[in-house]
Amino acid sequence: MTTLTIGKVAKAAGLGVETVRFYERQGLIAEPARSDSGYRQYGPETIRRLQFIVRAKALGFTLQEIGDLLDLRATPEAGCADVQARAEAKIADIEERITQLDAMKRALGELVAQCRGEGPLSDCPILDALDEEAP
Amino acid sequence: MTTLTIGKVAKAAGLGVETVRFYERQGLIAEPARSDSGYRQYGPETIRRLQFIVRAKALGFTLQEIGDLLDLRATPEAGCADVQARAEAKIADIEERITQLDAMKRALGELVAQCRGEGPLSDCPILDALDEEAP
DNA sequence: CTTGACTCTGTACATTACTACAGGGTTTAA
DNA sequence: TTAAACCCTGTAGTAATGTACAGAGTCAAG
Repeated sequence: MTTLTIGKVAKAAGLGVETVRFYERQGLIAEPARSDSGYRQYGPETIRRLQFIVRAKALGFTLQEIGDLLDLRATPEAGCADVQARAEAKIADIEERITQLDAMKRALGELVAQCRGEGPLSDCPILDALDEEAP
Repeated sequence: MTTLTIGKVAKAAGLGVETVRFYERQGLIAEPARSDSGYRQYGPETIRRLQFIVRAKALGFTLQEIGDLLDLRATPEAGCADVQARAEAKIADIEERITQLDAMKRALGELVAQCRGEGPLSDCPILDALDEEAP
């Protein structure tokens, strides 16, 4: 059987060696077997697991949530609905953050629009707005 | 002259006492005068400064950026254009984050749409997608 | 056989923005 | 006068995600 060193699996997943060890400490990947000299020995499935983590992160899941997802996958009673619920919750989460950012953007946009972009700071409507009493 | 204790200015700005001390350590507010017993003595302008910080935070500025903004305000050569540039940069920054989140949301939405929401995990298109090779 | 690339553990640091004590002294209101 | 409510400094911890050593052992190529 082929075994891979940590450097190999890290590279295959596009991660650093330290990050793989970090994920191990976080319980996202199992503690692997060791060689006589103490080197971690991975099977190819670890690469897939790491890639799963990388992809889930790209979708906005936190490491905690990814851990839950991976645990779920190992639970026979779990069903597709459980995964779907988590994905939907994450969508709601993302939407909330977008709404927040959008409000910030609009507020800033209004301030910038009021600013002629010249003259001294004493006339700056942006600073003035930040200095104003709460509306 | 009226002097305010840290508790007063904190409450007036809607912050905790520890937070005000933290802002002092961060250089966002000046070290105030002290009473004989060592208590910090603030003038009312500190409340305005703290409120400025609170409002700028609400607009998405980091403490670092707020510090820059406050420094700018104390710079005679600085003009409105400098502030405007920072506001515009922040808008761009926010837009980038929104774009990112939007991509995540769309990707997740597509996965959820493919999922019937029932059946075992072995058939779950969401997990399958996370398990797939990179496209 | 030597050299360079790897790997090991353990700890500490980075970032952002606080928050929480511990162990004191002070002010205020009843 | 006394108890509650403040304030002080200094240190350390939180969350989330890593990143960076130091100091030592190991493996592979030439």
